[in-house]
Amino acid sequence: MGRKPCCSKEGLRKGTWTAKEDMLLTNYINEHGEVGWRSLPMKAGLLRCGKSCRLRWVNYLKPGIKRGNFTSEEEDLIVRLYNLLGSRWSLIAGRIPGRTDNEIKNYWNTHLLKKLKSEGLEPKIHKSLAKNTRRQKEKANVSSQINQKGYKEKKKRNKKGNIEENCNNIEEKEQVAKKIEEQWHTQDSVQAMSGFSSTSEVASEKETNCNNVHCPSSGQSLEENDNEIYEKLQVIDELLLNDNCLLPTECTEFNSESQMLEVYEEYFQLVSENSFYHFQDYAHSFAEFGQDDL
DNA sequence: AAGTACATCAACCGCACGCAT
DNA sequence: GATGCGTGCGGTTGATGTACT
Repeated sequence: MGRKPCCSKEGLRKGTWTAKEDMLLTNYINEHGEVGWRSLPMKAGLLRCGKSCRLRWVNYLKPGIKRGNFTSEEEDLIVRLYNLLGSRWSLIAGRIPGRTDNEIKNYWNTHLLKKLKSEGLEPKIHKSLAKNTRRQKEKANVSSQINQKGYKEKKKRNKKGNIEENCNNIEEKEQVAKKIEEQWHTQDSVQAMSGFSSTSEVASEKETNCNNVHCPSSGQSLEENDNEIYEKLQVIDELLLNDNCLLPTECTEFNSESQMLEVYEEYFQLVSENSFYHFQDYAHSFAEFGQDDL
């Protein structure tokens, strides 16, 4: 039995959104939150498909979305991440604050690809489609250690906000990254990851934000929160930015490409779920790094 | 000014997955 | 385990803008 369409297409508007539609959607979500996309259009008084509403919100209306040109740091990061992960735009977007998968995808296809080719830098060709990759992963039995039940249990726990298990996994992966941990990266790399442009800016941002930051899910202050996980993430970040590990074939830290991708998928999932803290932690680390360095 | 080609990017579409039943 | 629903993802399309003739 095939899937029903996500919504009846009769009488629904398509194409570019008007300012009035944007306002209706924004007002509704501000009041009720991002819940029930299917029923949202009717409740908000919009003649749009729920998927269309979600896309509009996620890509353009949601607060914190950065518009405008990509910086060279962002470009560099996108290229690195593409080399690692291929067209997993949502994962890549999760690593670049304020940018959406759609925007990055468009930018890649219209600008970066041409730019790289003109510079004689052919990007690594990845097997297209994440869904195929997932199938390949299944075939390769990458997650053979995790049976279906265990996997579901793990997901449930994660959803409840319990990141302890992930943390332990990262800890295991940390052993893999340990060898190159000492190769601390240049300030440029850290800046690219943190989104700040100078040490003083980072320090200032740290001062402004870190003192009174609260966890959206638990309400814990940053000080109370477990910073350990972010230190671990940082180690993986180091690995991520290690030029020697840009291409799985050149990276000796993993036994196989699938193993490497598994580590990164888990990592990105974790980062996406906790991106705000990670961002702050990076600022924190960078400030300390700058101080130690002086 | 008009016509055409090309570039850009917002939005759509189909599929797969997680979850509830 | 089977089924259906809601959601998110990645590939693609097409409307619009811009450059060129």
